[in-house]
Amino acid sequence: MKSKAPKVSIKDVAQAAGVSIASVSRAMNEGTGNVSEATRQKVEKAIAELNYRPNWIGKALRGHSNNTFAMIISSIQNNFFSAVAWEIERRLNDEGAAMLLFNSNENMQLQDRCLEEIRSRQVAGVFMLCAVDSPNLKELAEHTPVILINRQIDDLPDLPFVGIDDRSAASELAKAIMRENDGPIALIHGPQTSNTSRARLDGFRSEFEREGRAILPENMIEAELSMESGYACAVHLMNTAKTPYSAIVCGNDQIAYGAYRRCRELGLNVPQDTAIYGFDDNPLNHWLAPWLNTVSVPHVRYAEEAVERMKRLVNGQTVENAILPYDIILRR
Amino acid sequence: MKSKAPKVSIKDVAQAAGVSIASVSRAMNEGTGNVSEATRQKVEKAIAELNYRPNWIGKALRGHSNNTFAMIISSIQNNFFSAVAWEIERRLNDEGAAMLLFNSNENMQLQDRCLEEIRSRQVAGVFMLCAVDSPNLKELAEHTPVILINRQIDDLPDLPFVGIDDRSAASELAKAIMRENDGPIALIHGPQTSNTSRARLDGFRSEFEREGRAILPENMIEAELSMESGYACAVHLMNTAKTPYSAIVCGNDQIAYGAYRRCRELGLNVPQDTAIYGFDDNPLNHWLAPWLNTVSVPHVRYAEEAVERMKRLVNGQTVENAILPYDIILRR
DNA sequence: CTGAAAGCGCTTACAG
DNA sequence: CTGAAAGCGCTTACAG
Repeated sequence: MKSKAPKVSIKDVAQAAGVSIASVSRAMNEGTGNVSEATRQKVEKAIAELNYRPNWIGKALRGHSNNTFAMIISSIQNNFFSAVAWEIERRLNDEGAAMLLFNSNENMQLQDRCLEEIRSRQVAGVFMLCAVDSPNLKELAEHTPVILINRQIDDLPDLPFVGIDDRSAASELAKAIMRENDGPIALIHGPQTSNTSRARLDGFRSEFEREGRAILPENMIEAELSMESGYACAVHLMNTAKTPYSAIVCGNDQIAYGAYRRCRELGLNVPQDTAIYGFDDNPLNHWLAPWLNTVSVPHVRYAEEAVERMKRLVNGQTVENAILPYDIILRR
Repeated sequence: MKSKAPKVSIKDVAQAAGVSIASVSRAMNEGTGNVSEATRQKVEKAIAELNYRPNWIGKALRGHSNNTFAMIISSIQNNFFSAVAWEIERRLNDEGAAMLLFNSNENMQLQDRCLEEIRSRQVAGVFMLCAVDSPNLKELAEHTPVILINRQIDDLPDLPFVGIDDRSAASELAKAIMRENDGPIALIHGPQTSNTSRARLDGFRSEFEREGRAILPENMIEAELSMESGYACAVHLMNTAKTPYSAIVCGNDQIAYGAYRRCRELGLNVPQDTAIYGFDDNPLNHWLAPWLNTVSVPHVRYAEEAVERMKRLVNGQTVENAILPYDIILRR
């Protein structure tokens, strides 16, 4: 596809100003070299008259400053993820950089296709919000700064990571759940292919067991990280349950929304009849899900820490993982 | 910022394959010219061995196929907008194109800064989801395909537009509202600088008036298109109202979420005590806001139609506006 | 079918 | 301080 791009180039400016293109370049870029005041003024006048803007592609090819980053997000449905992406975009834009956006849909092939595209575009760095393991990821990471957010990859333990301690957050939440609920508890956890979901499940289970309230196998089920899957799992669990659950614990907020819908359909009052617990704290909860207890994952700090680390990586520095604080949110 | 990009270029491939770079290029790009089977195989072998991928920047500078698009979205808080952005991204990726993402925050200066960046990057086209009027927009549109989504710009009536007939949707919703509610009605409408908000307000008012149920000035207030603003406006309105409103009509769903929160705080049951009406139908409503009546704006079709039109514009064809069908969603 | 060369728009040593 | 030239990685007429 061709774009009808503006045709005025540095040559036109040079001609209009009566100087060489080298001087135009120097006049535009502060630190590059010295220009006389007279030249600068001529150039600025010509730029203004021609309404010239430097062509980023020319600049980028020349080798300097490809200030473009990429972000791959695993699910377009998850508003918590969107919130992180947006926060990163805002910070990148403040730095004069731009962000290419891709969606992997938790799919290895799709993620690899995105990574191919990213590689060919020579981006300065890649943010991966809940990455899956894929061949191209390992390869790209050898040449390009990559930061993992919210989920680590088992086979790539050295990639910089920004997240929370999911295991301890889950066990802390489990304590609160046991305090608040005497009756039977259901657990709809996330896919065990995900490092994060596994840590959460581990935290929940070990804490419940420690208190002698281990979740029975028939009250536990694995869901995908979506509302639809959460709903389907809730349908399944609550068909087989003898007594209504006192609490339903979910691997993330999306799953919790699905479970909520099922409770409503069954005429259960949330949270009076059945309490629901999630994970992430989607910013919308404050407005739309006042019934949801959850772990607040600091999405704004995710963005801050990830962008900060990316800057360091791009400058060739090393970075350490950021394990950030979380909050247990108990809404009543 | 420098990226540690892979260093293997078309030259290395040419050398490894024992052919010229021209032949490598021809072997890679189908329609470009003829290559013997022998050459093709040598090239493919070299590419595989070196794990080469063409540098997009080189390609782009050469003049062909800058398959990068930009999307400017007015508010990162609005999930309806996010949904449209994601749908567009998905379709663009399917075509092998990529999407740069920007957030204008309904701010003219910020939008202009994004447009500068977009212009210097020579993108193939720009999608604007709820644009504001700004100097650079007019200018960019002269050189680059621009598609407006969900909101037109008064001073740029010729820019291609994808949306619905907001005025008639609003008046249809108003009819339903009057059918369902006998008591007093409040109206929290969007900013009148927005063409879309104006059309909605116009549709509501004229229909209420036509039925002799004009909204009183003290029951009407202008909000920004956010939950926070909707909340603040609801606080204001419901402090002054003598009797509780039978219905609160909102300029979009975000405003409605804010109003909902205020109703809850006041102990009002939604929808039994007070019904709430919104506009857009955020995909999350199905799960989280079963109390919300609204106009379903076809966000998936927005994406389809916008991408389709963009393809035509990029090919130099002309396009007509897409005024799409909507649905009145009455949840009970 | 194939290669040498020009050129996309820029920046940066290199001379002067 | 300034300009001519090289070169970033590619594609595409142009010859052969």
